[in-house]
Amino acid sequence: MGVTKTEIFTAEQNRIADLGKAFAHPARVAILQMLISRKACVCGDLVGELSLAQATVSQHLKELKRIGIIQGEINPPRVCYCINPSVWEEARQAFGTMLDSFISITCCP
Amino acid sequence: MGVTKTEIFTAEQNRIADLGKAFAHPARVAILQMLISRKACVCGDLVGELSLAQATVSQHLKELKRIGIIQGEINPPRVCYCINPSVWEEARQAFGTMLDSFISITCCP
DNA sequence: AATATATATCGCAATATTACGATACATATT
DNA sequence: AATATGTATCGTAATATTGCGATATATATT
Repeated sequence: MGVTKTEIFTAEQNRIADLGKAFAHPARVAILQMLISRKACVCGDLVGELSLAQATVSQHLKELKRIGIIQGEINPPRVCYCINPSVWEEARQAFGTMLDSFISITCCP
Repeated sequence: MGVTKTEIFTAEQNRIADLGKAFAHPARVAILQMLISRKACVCGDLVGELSLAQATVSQHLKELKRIGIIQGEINPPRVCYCINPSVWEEARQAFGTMLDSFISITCCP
């Protein structure tokens, strides 16, 4: 039926999948890289550098905010977005642990 | 229009996004964890532990194979799946570099 | 050769994602 | 108060993903 069956997975697996979504679209990767390199940003700056409509960029920012990996201080008409350090650290731990847990023993040539 | 505009992003950003997709669904996270812990596996074993239909599991395996993060030796009626060490290392580098590049300086409270 | 076994693929339905123009909203500026 | 500015949200269209039953495929077993 097309609905992800989150209930059959562990909370950890669902969380990793959600954090993974932050990196699973090139626009979001680009946004995160920009936030990292500039320390702080507003949506407008990002729109100028991404060849995407303002509404589209805003939507990606909303998704990143939902995941929790970025945070924004609403200060209309501007918003200051930046990486959420604790969630970023959570992602670093989660992916680090998972990616480091593989010890290269292949059975398939 | 709903089509991801891959052409406006760098090859690196698109690749990270693709690797991110491997981790962006709990079923694929679960599959990767199983392949890591058992060193080798076949689809049937996975179907038994995931409450998903065989066709669905096969589809997730196909996606992981497309990304390149797993490899399979086709040996009908069985297939031996395992992690692709070089692509896994690529993911480790890519995510490691990106996740380590953030130095915690927040501007937003 | 018929059957059993294990996996892949097809076809479909439901839902999610991506993208964007238009518009709403909230503050600054005049 | 009217206008300008920057961002969010709405509505909509197109495409992608998720899931599964049915079926195809390829070998092993009888």
